[in-house]
Amino acid sequence: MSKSGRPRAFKDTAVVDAAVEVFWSRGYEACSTDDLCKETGLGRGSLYNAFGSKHELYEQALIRYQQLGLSEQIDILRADMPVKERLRSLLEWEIREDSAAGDRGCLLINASAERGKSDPSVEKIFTQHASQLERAIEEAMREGQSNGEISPERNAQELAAFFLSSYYGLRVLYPGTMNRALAGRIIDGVLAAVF
Amino acid sequence: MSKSGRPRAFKDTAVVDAAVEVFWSRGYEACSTDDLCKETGLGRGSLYNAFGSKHELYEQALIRYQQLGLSEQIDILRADMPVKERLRSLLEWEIREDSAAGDRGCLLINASAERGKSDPSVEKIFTQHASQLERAIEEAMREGQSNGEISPERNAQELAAFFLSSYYGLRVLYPGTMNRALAGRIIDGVLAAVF
DNA sequence: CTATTTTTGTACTAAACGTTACAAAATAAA
DNA sequence: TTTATTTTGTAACGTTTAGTACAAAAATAG
Repeated sequence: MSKSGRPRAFKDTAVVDAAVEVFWSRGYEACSTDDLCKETGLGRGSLYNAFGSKHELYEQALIRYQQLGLSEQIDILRADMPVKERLRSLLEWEIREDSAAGDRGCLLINASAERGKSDPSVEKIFTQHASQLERAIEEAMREGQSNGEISPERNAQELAAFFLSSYYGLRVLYPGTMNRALAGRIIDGVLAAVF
Repeated sequence: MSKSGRPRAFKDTAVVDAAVEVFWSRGYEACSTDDLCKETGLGRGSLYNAFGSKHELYEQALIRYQQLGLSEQIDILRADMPVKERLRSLLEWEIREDSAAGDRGCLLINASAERGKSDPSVEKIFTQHASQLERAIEEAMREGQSNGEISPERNAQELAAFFLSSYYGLRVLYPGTMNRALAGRIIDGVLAAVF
């Protein structure tokens, strides 16, 4: 069938992974197609042939970042441990991941802040990510209520929404201020507010 | 003394206000000096003569935004009403302000997300803003404890940090998703978690 | 082998970028 | 009125931008 022609000298996923790094470090506007070529190792010909445009590569990068990150976070929320430990793990995971990744914050939040209003695809991916995370948190809250960790009097939807918001706030405040003490206060404060 | 020469045909603060609008709508990198000239009404000569560079005007815009916004928020936190109403007011003020300003989120958060890592002046203003807000929130929490609204058993610093984080999360999630129902859940959830 | 198809690297394009140069205009001081 | 000083608008500056053109390279199909 369609298998003739010169074969590609790269794996698409590896290129998208490299693009994630570039967009994460510099944002969309501040990174040039030259930067993309250098960091991915592709020439302009290959890059445009395979991905069409800077913006299409950006979309693929956001989607890849979303998939990888979301599954990690959901795994933590479903882990086999007390719900309180899961929530603490998620908050601490954020600090650890962010530090390990160079304190660049969350690529999706950065993208939403930079381009949310002018780029519908950014808004779409960001919204999906937030709502999937919200649902996973709500599940955990309900589990906490049914196993006695969390008062069943409280509204699980509200608990999930407020935890989600605190989590996003942490993901902005920690990389923005690099203040570990503040991050610690936030984590302790959030957990004290749920349990 | 130094009063000779052709007088300026504009007020500096009005120009900075216009620059706030431009940077808020488009971000730093995506807005050109041409955009700035058009929206401020200045020619390139005047703009560079008065402000030096795009980046210096950006700094002034961030500082102006910070001053105006912070004083509004602190006024709400010190208003003559129950602390619970003040905190609710602050959260609802955010929704109202954001909608009125075109759902562009908070300029400082956007700036931190776009340029926090590459622009020290952004990080500095963002950090100052967050810590001043944190202190004002903590004051309100202590007042709530001393007037019986909030349990004195709870740690005021942690309460303030977690409220701050939720607030910042709301300021990212609401403009990013435009989901009013989610915003409502966050507001109710946060207040239920404090009181 | 030849023909076909796809990828690759390089050279290029046209537009946009931030900034500067500079002369004309407008004021105060002498 | 002249001189000094500052602002203003315009015309450039050199660089960088996202994207294209195209021929050489490398594979399959017949």
